[in-house]
Amino acid sequence: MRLDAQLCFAVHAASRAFDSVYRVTLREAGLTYPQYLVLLVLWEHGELSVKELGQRLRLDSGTLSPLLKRMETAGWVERRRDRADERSVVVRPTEEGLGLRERVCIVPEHTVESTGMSIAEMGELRDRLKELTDSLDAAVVRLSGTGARA
Amino acid sequence: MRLDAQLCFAVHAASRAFDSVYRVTLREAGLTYPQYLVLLVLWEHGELSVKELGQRLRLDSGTLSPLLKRMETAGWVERRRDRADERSVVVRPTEEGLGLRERVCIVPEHTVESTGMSIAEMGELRDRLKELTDSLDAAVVRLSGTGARA
DNA sequence: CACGATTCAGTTGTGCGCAACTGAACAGCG
DNA sequence: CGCTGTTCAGTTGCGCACAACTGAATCGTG
Repeated sequence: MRLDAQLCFAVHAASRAFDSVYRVTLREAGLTYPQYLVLLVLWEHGELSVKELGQRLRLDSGTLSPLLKRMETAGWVERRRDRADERSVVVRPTEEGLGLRERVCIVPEHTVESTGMSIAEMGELRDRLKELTDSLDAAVVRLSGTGARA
Repeated sequence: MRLDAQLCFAVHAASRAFDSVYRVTLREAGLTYPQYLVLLVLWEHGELSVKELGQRLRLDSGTLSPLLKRMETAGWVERRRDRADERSVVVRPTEEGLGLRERVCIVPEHTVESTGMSIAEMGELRDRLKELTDSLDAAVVRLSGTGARA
């Protein structure tokens, strides 16, 4: 198999392997990995609009709307229209959502152990993947941008 | 955000960025990326059981069964029970499935360009990700294996 | 041979992710 | 002010991915 396919496959496999680890460690809290990501961002920023969440997590409203709906049903976040701009919806963690922070505080160390990597290696790999992602994103714009020229 | 979350997020983002590139390049052929992976393996091996496909692609029957069903409907693969072992189902590409190989032959070079990486860098990154995946897989066995001890 | 355990593919249910679209709110410009 | 185009979140439809399960075929052991 060609190298590009191997690399892409390796990225996918690693992604799903990470999912499996988080599935196990987050199972007790009832969280999925994307929901955990949303909480990580909200714990850090307090409250964000759906758009800002999407920019940080690289997700669009088609993914976030139902995801946030489930999290609101579970009682972890609240949503309300921004009175300054009624198009926008502001998401913030509830007391229960803030409380989850304590329940899942052991998750990071489990994950670090699971990687079998040093902190330096993890940082380096993260940076390489960021560069790769940026290159791929730029390529998508080039490839589909030219084709979709109306 | 903690480093492990950053690394995991970077892997996920790269995975989805790759998806986007393949979505564009495979669009004309009507293939999705997982379907393309199945064909890559079948082009190389001629025919494989669902189990063997799953082992190579790291997918279970819950994912492969409907995926192969769609590919059979599209006329790219055939499925038949193995007469030597009626539990097993053998999958092989049809003439049309073999013909797709020519239609998507430009996909790899598009993808290589899109990564913005040298061949050596791609190989190195692939190897690092394989190690990471192996470590994570082992961790899942440890974490859930001990918990599920009946 | 018989019978319990295992190995298969397939089904069901849930959640993520994206394309394409809808409808409401807003911004800019004449 | 009114109209047009844009920016939002949300919905629909589809495909991938996995857990948990079903049912049929096979294997192993007595």
